[in-house]
Amino acid sequence: MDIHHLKIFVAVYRNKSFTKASEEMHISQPTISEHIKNLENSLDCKLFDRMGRTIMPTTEADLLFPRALQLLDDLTGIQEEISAVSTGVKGRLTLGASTIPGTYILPRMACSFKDLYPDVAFEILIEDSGTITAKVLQHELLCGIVGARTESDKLDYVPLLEDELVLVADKKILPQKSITLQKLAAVPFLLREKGSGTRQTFENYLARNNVAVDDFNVAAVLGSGSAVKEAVKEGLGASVLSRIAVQEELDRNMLQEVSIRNMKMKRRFYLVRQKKRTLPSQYLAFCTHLKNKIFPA
Amino acid sequence: MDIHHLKIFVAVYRNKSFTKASEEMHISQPTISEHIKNLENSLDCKLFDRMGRTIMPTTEADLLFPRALQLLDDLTGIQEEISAVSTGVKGRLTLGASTIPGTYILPRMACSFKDLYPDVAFEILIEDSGTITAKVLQHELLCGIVGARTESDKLDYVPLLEDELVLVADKKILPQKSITLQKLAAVPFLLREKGSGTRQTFENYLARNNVAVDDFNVAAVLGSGSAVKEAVKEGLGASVLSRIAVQEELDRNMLQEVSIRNMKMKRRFYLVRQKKRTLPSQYLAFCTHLKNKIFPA
DNA sequence: TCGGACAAATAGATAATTTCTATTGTAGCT
DNA sequence: AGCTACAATAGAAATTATCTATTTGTCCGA
Repeated sequence: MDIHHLKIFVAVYRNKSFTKASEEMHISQPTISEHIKNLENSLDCKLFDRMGRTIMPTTEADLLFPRALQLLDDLTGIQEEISAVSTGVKGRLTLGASTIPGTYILPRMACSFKDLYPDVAFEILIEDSGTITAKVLQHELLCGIVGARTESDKLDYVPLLEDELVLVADKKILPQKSITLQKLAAVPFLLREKGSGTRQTFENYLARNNVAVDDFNVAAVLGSGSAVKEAVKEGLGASVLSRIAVQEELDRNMLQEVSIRNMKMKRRFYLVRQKKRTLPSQYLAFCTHLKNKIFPA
Repeated sequence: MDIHHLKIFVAVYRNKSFTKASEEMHISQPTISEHIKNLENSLDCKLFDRMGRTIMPTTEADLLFPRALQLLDDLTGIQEEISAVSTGVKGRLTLGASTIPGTYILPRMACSFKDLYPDVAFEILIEDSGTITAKVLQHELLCGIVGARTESDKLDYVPLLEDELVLVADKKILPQKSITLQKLAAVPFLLREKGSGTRQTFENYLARNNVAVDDFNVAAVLGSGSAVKEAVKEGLGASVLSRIAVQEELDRNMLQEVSIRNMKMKRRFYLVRQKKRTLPSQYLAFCTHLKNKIFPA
């Protein structure tokens, strides 16, 4: 018993005729006969009494008819639901994000996106870049916004906006406007944990200058940008932080920016997702929205 | 999209693997691939992301899965309901019956049948034999019990119990114990309407003796056996009535039985139904019950 | 990083089924 | 009886389902 049989049964029951049903369905009358016969065999009962010129539905047919209609309705309902999900921009939109984008960028983007598509419910998970990337790899997240690339041929990175790491310190620690990398190594220094995009960007820059983080005078390793920022304010040490995250403190002279000679630590945020996973429509729409906002045409 | 596709989809979704699904369903892996591809085309969406060694269901697949399960469940539910109706003796049992069987025979039969099959609800429609037969022909009734045969090659008659028509009258009208048909023609006579089995049986007997009902002294035509019986008691005329219907009055001498010389008006009741119509199980069971009660083995 | 193992896709062949046309059989009507 | 309407049947053609063998892509361990 399958859908086609049921459709033919319904047409026969409605028309009370094999021939009329065959015309309605644009198939030949023997095909109808054959299908009804198969349906009768598979249900192990007669569905129509053939009485020469007319046919009469049996009790079984009377029972089957409304149920078959319901089933066919359900089926088209499913098809409509799926096509709605495929095309309609709505539903839950879960994004992973590291601190900077999650705190300073995504909320604005989510807000303007919701003006366009009110039926989308955002969920933003803030973790460090490494954790976000791991969750994308394990399919716990469909996409994330991170500040560090963990190379993998499974992952696809789309560059988003640029940021810069700036060396900040209290005047008591670093009174000067500029310093060399070599001298900085002696200064008490605060680091983010491993996995942090900020730390990785920093380490990359160090490596390019043949310095390792182990050469530094590490005063503390802290688990968030905010913690580092507060510790720097307290004069515990110097550190590098995202310009976006410390812009306000710099403007108010609560922190001191010190340039490192011959070094500009640019970093970029990326949208990360698995190459082979298809994104639901609301994710695709949000990615487009992100690009439009960051690189307006 | 048809049932087989959905079954395969469910197996793939459950196993999260085309190969495991193919083993579970005892078909080859390429067949699974083909079917999923077809389903994806017909729904116009991807259902699984193929990522080399593993597959991941898409949003559409997550949506489809519970609905597909429900649909398959509904389908087996329908099959079970139909098989229950085909085999289980229950439901409404509508019978047409003429006066004598409807009044004096069927109620007893229905009662003993309900002891065997309590889930059957009787509905007994009492009309004269002609009307019952017409309703069987027009499919308004599946079967009836009648006292006269209207020959038709569409109809199937099963003989049930025998009855006898007896001439009854008040002593004022017919004081004697016996009378000839010729003399009876002069006596005021009461008739049932056309279509009545009693009247038809009587007319058949008359015809066999080369007498027509028009030769009679018809005092009145009445619409029911009870009306005739009461009119006979009042002395309005003589009539022929079913022995079963007048047995009590004869025993109490409220009516007088008069034999017609050389005439025994036997009549038989029949179960009538259309040859080509299949009877639901409760009807078949009741027919068997009737035969067992009337002709016990 | 190079095979080996595993999983899905593809190709090509074959089996099964659907569907068709043409015909037969049966009932109903004149 | 003969005509008409309708379903069943037969046989052929088209379509679809399924198979085996192979290819492609990914993962994993040496």
